[in-house]
Amino acid sequence: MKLSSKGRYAVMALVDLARFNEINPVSLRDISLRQGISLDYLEQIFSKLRKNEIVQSVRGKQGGYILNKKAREIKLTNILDAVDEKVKTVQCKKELKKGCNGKATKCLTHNLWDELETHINNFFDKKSLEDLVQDNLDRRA
Amino acid sequence: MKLSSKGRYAVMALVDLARFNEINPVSLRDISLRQGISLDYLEQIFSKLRKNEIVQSVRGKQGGYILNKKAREIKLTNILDAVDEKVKTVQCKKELKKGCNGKATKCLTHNLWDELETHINNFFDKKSLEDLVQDNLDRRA
DNA sequence: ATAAACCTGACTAAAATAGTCAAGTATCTT
DNA sequence: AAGATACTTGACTATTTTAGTCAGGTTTAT
Ligand code: FES
Ligand code: FES
Repeated sequence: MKLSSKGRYAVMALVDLARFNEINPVSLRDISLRQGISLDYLEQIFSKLRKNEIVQSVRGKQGGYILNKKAREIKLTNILDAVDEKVKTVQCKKELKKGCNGKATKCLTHNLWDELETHINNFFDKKSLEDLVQDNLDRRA
Repeated sequence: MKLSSKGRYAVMALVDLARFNEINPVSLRDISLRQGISLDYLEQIFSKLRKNEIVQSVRGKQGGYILNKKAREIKLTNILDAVDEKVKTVQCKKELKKGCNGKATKCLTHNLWDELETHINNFFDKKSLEDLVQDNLDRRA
């Protein structure tokens, strides 16, 4: 199981953005250069972040993106959810009434993966963008 | 991020096996039928489990596989590790002295994913095969 | 007017996943 | 000894996902 780049980039980009957010809109071009992420790929990612109301866009020259909420209120869960990179341990949803194998009953390990998903989401629910920015300042000092 | 079938199958198969382990070797054919997993795929998986000394094989008629340790001593970590399905949050290993972007310095989020990996591994380190079998008995009751 | 920046949708190469298939070898039962 | 059961190994493949690229827009500050 590997973590995807898309999710990682989304968080990286937002941490970068959050650091300059108070002053001016931040252009994707700048983020691209600072973080070494393809501009075109960033545009895909920010399109989703905007649709999920995590950032706001400012069009035209001197435009860019700004956070749509306070950094403290943006949790990792929200970010990963926005770019469709939430952790999915199982495909067999409750509403389907089917197990992972297509049978009517849940498989022997269903509960385990459900527990795991909860465990991971706890981690993501607690961490905010502000925490991450602060973390970086701390380590630099 | 999606959990792979291979890891899920490995755990399912071992829970199944652990339930009958005390009596006789369990054939992959039986596991395949009970759990609805392709026999050929199971063979790949058990080849790895055997090489990692999690199971022992008994060849010939009436053969099959048995656990190589007590169920209590087999942790989820061991199983997932054996089938190469450990969670990898980052590719940028310490020994490489390179960040995920190929640069010399770690990216803004490196620490975060490291923390996450630890958090997930804690979960896997605690759960044993015995726990899982017991869980299933409990729920059936 | 023009350049900076966002916006959109389609496209694609490469990798990973989830298997299948073929050809064995070992051992038990009869 | 013969046959059946079951493990063993390695190669092969279709599908899906990932990680982008590319081509064309539209908006707004200067
Ligand atoms: S039935 Fe839900 S994971 Fe198998
Ligand atoms: S440098 Fe390790 S995740 Fe980016």
